[in-house]
Amino acid sequence: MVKRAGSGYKMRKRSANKAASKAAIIEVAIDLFWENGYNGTSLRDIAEACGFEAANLYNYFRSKEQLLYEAMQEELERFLELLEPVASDSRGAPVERLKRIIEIHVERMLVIGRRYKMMYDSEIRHLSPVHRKRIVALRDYYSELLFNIIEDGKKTGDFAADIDARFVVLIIASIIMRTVFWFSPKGRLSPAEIADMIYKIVLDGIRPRKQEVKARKK
Amino acid sequence: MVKRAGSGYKMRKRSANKAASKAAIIEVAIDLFWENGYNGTSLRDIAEACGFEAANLYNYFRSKEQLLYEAMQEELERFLELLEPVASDSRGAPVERLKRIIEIHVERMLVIGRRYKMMYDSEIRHLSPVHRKRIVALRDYYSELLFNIIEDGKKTGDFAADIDARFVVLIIASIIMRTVFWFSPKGRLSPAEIADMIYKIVLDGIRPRKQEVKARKK
Amino acid sequence: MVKRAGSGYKMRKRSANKAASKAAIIEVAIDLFWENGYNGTSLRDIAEACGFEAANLYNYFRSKEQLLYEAMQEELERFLELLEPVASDSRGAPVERLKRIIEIHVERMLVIGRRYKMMYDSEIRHLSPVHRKRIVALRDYYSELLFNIIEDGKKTGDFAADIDARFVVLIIASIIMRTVFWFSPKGRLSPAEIADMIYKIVLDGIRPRKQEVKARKK
Amino acid sequence: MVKRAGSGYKMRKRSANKAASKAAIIEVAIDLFWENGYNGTSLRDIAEACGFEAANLYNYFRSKEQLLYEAMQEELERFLELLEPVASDSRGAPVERLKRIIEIHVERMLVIGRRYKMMYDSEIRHLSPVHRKRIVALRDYYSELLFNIIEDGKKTGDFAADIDARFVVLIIASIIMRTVFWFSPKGRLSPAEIADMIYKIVLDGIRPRKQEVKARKK
DNA sequence: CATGAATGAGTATTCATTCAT
DNA sequence: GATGAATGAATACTCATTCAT
Repeated sequence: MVKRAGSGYKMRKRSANKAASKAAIIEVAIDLFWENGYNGTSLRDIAEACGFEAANLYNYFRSKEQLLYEAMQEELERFLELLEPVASDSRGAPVERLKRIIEIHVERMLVIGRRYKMMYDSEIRHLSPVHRKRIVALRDYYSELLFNIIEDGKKTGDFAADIDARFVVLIIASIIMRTVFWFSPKGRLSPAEIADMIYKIVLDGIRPRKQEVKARKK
Repeated sequence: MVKRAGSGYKMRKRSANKAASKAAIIEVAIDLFWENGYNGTSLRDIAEACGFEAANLYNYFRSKEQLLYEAMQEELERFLELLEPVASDSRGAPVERLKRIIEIHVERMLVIGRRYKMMYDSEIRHLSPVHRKRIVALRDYYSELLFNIIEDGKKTGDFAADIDARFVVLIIASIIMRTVFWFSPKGRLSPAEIADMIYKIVLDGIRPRKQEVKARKK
Repeated sequence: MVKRAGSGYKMRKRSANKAASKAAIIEVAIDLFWENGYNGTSLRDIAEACGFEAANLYNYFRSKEQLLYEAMQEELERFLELLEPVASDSRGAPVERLKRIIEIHVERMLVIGRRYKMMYDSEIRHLSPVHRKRIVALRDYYSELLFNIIEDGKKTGDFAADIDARFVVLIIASIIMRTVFWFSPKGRLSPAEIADMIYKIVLDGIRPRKQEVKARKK
Repeated sequence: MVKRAGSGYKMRKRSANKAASKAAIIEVAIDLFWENGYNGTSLRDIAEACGFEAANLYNYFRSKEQLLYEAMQEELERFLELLEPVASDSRGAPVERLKRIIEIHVERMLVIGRRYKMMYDSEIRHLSPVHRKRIVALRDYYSELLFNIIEDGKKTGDFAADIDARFVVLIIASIIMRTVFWFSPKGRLSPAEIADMIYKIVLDGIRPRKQEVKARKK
């Protein structure tokens, strides 16, 4: 009884430690994967950056692939949790919701960072089929959120009725996802400014408007 | 000497053959680099796909890096040759020139294909500093072409005067470069249709226009 | 001190527990060594089969080698204790004593099992020199027991005077030791039947006897 | 034409060299597998014994398992080729054929050597399922040869009608296969003598015969 | 032009073992 | 007793590259 209670506590504490360690390792791994790619990053690289030997990684992850998977998994989930309340608030104006989604996504992409790039690109192929399916499912969920906003806007007349919502989703995601390649924190544009510019171009394009005033009155 | 005299002719012929062989190898390599990445593609993979042994590759390329470099170099140059006449035709209407550029780029990206992706993304890091500089220079030249069109359009009033030309270039390139990830030749959209949709969104955005008719009269 | 006084009793009890645990671990280890060999069995395999972590094994055994040694040692001793009274009963008829020895050995080999195989074969090389010597000594003692029976039989005229006792010992042991490779508990032959068949062939061979009747009158 | 002819010759020569090299490596590997077991023998060990680096082994064998397989395969086939003519000569006297089989087997086992042990024992488990099946098939073929001899002898009256042929096959194989564990080339018994002693015991057992003379007149 | 043999550095992964808790 | 973290050495295997032929 006492013993059980005690070990229960210890279990929890140890688990917490372990979880923290895992998170720290994932953080390091993401940075290296980003910089050198999955194949270009050896477990020794990761271990060295963590301050221990490669063999020790196996006390936390069953394989390199598992490490990649957990890195993607955790980050994507956190990201979707952030987006969801905004995206699915069906009473909000679609234009505003789109704006918010772009803001959040760009912010996440640029400030918190490079983690995302991995998940959309080539590194996905290094996942096992099972893991790949799960990550792709999460990714698709993001598309679904955006898609709904566009469709809502078409109904309310905020967006042109003849646009292809699937296509617009791709366009928006494409633009945002590539910001991570050219964005520099020291550059002239802040994430918020970048988000705003993307939003405006997606909304109105680059052609001069007849009634500029109206377009800005939000 | 007989041998020398003879080999003079043969050399030229052989060189031609060699160049053809090199081109064929590069073709194979690009496909594999695209599918598995630079690190994920071994010289044996490439050689096997070519029908000979890995050692033989060294009769054509000094190193794996050289092969990557030549693959990028050649392709980028061919691509720029295609764009240049359109882009630098300063008498053409900017709107039309932009349309053409997008068409050519999308077409190249999707039909001729996957080769491009490599050059913009992560594989560039595997080039030696010297080679990297040259490839980046070519890449920048593309941006310059697009940039000029946008600036021209701002002067002629075709594009809004307050847009950030640099930014718009990034947006357009981002959209086009990612088509390669989601495009399927069997899908519902042809490259030409995709190019047209990109062009329209970049031009007018997704907001409904007041005078839809006017916008389409081209 | 209280602790000391108390621990006196507890120690004894704990030791008993410990001994029991050790025996249980050895049991598990033997099975795994048999199935996968010494090199093919990791301490983690053993620990997992025991339901705890590998590190815990070191609370019972100084090393993997020690575990192997104790497994062999204990089993061989138990086995020899069984054989000895029969083998060294110098008043019994050699033919009967041989029969009994074969019965016991086959039974032990097949029912209690696979443990023995290890000791005669290749796994011995993984013992330290000191331990190896001790195990080989026990093994040799078995040969000695059998040898004496054969020699006794030659004196009494039960066995042919010109047979090579050393050689016959090897033959008998060889036959019995290999039963473990092909015996199946679900097969058509029981251990007792197998022992009987071995005994008869060793005694009379496969050639038809002139007086079959006489040979069976036991 | 000339070129083809030439390369044909070279091919053959190179193949011959390669085959010779492979055979040499297999020879080395067998010795090491015998001494240290499959798991106990590293590819570095083998390579070192061959005088080159471990990586080079992969120019000859796809994997360690392939090396083990080829070692077993080749040797078993050679062995069976030797046995077959004797075993399947259905006009020869079963007693004589049995004698010859034992002689050949023991000789092969002891003079040419230790190679065999591997194939009958535990190392088989390291083969891939496909390879394992093939080796077991060859092994079973050996049993079949022996089995037929025994059955022939039962028909001709050379062997007791009531013996279990399958069992006798096991006994004979068991005895021979274990010789390799205790045989020493410097020992008092030659392979031929060992074969003869095994033959006699299997034929007549260790009990004194009534008519010793008759049994020896061969 | 092509290849087989060879290699040294590197890869992910496993393992027996230690130690503080 | 038991465990998690850590490690150094080893493992099978891969790879880009060289070189003699």
